[in-house]
Amino acid sequence: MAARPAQLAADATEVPEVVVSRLPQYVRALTRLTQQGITVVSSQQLGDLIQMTPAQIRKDLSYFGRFGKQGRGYSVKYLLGELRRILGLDQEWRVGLVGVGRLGRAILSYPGFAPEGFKVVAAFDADPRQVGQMVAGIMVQPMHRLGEVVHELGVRIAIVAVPASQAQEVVNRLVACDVRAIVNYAPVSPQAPAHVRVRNIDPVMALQSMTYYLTAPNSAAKQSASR
Amino acid sequence: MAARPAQLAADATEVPEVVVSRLPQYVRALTRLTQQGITVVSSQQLGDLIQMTPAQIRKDLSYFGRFGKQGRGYSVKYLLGELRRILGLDQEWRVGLVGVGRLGRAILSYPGFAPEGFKVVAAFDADPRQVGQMVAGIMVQPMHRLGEVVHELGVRIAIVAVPASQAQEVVNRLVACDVRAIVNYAPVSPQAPAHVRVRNIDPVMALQSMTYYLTAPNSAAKQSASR
DNA sequence: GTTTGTGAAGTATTTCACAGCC
DNA sequence: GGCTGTGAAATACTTCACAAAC
Repeated sequence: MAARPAQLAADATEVPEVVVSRLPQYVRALTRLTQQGITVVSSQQLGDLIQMTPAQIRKDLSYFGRFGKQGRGYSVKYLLGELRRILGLDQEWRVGLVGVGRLGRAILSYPGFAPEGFKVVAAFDADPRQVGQMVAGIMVQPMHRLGEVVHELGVRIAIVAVPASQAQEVVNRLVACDVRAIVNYAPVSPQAPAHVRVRNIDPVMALQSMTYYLTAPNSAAKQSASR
Repeated sequence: MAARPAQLAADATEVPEVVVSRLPQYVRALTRLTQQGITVVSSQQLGDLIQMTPAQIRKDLSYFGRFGKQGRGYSVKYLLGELRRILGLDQEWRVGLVGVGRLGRAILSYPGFAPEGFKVVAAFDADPRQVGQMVAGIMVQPMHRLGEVVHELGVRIAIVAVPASQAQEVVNRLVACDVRAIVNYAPVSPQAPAHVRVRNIDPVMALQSMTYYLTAPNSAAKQSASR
């Protein structure tokens, strides 16, 4: 209906969230292809690689522009660069961690964030025994310095690794500090205003949603309750 | 997607996977309500609690039976029991862990699995320096004992916490050992046959799918207030 | 009065299929 | 020959709305 916007389309059509959530998969696959020295890929080949239909990949990409060449496919390097730009991965993101217990320490030591442009630059804990300690090169700060440090260092993303009972309160404080995205490891689904994105990392729920399929096949049979 | 030729004509309506994936959220909310001493809940109240529409909750539950009472709502205790039974959470699941590096050790020490009925009973590592060590009360086994131990202990679920480069090979071996469900922490999406469920725990992808919304003047905050 | 369970209606997402291009 | 980009069709999922039950 509308005329095609010229080149860089900050499009009128809202991109479905499910599409955005798939882009990182494309980024990862394309990164691996780059490492393998593969320079061109078709939607068919990419689909085989990440278990997705070629049509879905083409449709997803079409929300953001036209990146391929008919008869040939996609330049791996070009498409990767475009997707990284679209996702905002062409910049470094400073991340704050709240909670330096066992899990928090494992996260601080995890070498997988930095290469992707996520730099954990601050850590916080409510426990006075943790405060002041150095963990993976970062000094643990007391919670009352949260706003100050977040503002100083330009932190816009936080990782929450505190006990379930603390998670909502920590999220509230992060929201108050203008943090815009939160990865939450606590086994709760904290509430946050719509302008703050929250992703829950929840292995127990992952397990619980799989056991359904491991129980007897007759489990799907409806049955009326009589309580 | 691969069309599954329906051989099981018995079940009239297949339960959508997205519905199954929500059941653990209901379980968690109902568990909390139980702890708070609340005995009856309406779909409206439950929806307020976990940010979901009452209609969706009722529809989801209707795939499995009739658990509520008109005019009154749901018995928290009864519904929780039924959902746990449906998901197969009324039994103990023995879990095997592959990879006892930093992340694997954090997983072994994580106290959140056992209370939900997931008991990590074996750990494996390819590194001879890890083999034989005791971690969280479990002796680390060499990879060549995988099949033997998995069979002996009745392990049907595995957690993979190995480097990305090893993950697919480890998954292949787990599949060969008849493991039926896998939680994968490696930053890859391993392939597995359809009868094996795989869930990926991937904080980097979680971060990458959020930066999209932090980048452009895309502050299109939609989503209406609670109803 | 309240609230469930559920067909029907309404959206959202995926897949098809083919014109257009290499 | 091969492959993309995309409207249209098909499918999947969510929400509505109301009869029945308490």
